[in-house]
Amino acid sequence: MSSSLSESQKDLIERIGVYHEQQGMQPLMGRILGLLLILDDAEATFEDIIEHLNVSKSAVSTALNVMQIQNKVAYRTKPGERKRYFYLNMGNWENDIEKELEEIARVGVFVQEALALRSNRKPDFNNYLKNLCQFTEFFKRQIPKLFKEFQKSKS
Amino acid sequence: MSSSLSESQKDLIERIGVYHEQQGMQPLMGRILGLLLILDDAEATFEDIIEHLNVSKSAVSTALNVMQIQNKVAYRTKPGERKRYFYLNMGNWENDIEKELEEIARVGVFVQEALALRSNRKPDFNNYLKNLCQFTEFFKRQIPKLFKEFQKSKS
DNA sequence: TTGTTTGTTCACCAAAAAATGAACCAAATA
DNA sequence: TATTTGGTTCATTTTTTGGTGAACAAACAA
Repeated sequence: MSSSLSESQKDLIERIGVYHEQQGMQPLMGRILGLLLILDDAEATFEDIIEHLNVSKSAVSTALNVMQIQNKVAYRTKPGERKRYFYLNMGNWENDIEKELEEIARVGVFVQEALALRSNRKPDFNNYLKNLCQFTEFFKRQIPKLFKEFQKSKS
Repeated sequence: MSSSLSESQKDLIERIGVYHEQQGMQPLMGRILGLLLILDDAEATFEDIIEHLNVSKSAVSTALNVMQIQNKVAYRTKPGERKRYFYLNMGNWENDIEKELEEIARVGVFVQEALALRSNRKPDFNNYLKNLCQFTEFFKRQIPKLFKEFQKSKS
């Protein structure tokens, strides 16, 4: 396997794993992301992953397949070798973050639907909900601007 | 119990439940949120919740206690009655959303840590990570502005 | 052809999460 | 004092999740 990991590296991988777990990702997927982020080569074979993370082939296979479908990782091969070298698909963190932000804003849709079904027995409550909807709509509009502003701030 | 729910109301409650479940909340908690959002009175007793959602007393008790600690719901009482009327604590959705946004930005911290441990064997990859860090920092700074801008946009 | 390497599939298992039901308690009422 | 009401606690059960290992498949090598 490629070089062994230091304690601080292992620790960080675990913490990255827990973070992603809390964000709704499967435990192993989170740790694979961590591993690929920490490895100096920024890539790992199937076997590397198994050995570094102490998990079974099948678990890695399943996790990697899901992660490939989700465009989180990809792999390349090297001439003469059959092994796959998996690496983080860093091409679109902007897209990932954008999706997460949109997911947060999705409450607004539900509140909207709720409002449509509500009588006006509780006008204050309804107004409160309307305000929340307005915010989520405002927020959704701001998302693309956010990325543009960031690009601008860099130049 | 208070009036019975229509099919579309029940359906919306379930969908709100699933949404919150996916955001990491316990299933029952999500449905309670949905119920309190849909009920015309915007409040429900312990018993109402049990009957509308078809769950046990103990499950409701546990869920409500957690939700009160998390400041998601509160209850009031009515003179002469011992029942508690639970309602959504709508005082701070801004705060909730703010916290969720900060949680998203937390990846940046991990990436920062990863960078500190990485050699510069893969400068492109490292630069990519640096860029991501810069974005999360930028993003964190924008969060308070977002709410201010929203307030401004309303006046 | 036979064997080896690399990865997949699937039936099974262990641990964790969530819900239940019964016993319990505290406050109000008769 | 005994009873009812409203809610809590906890041991137990059910459901879901994540992972394992063995059998299998595909690709290449001898």
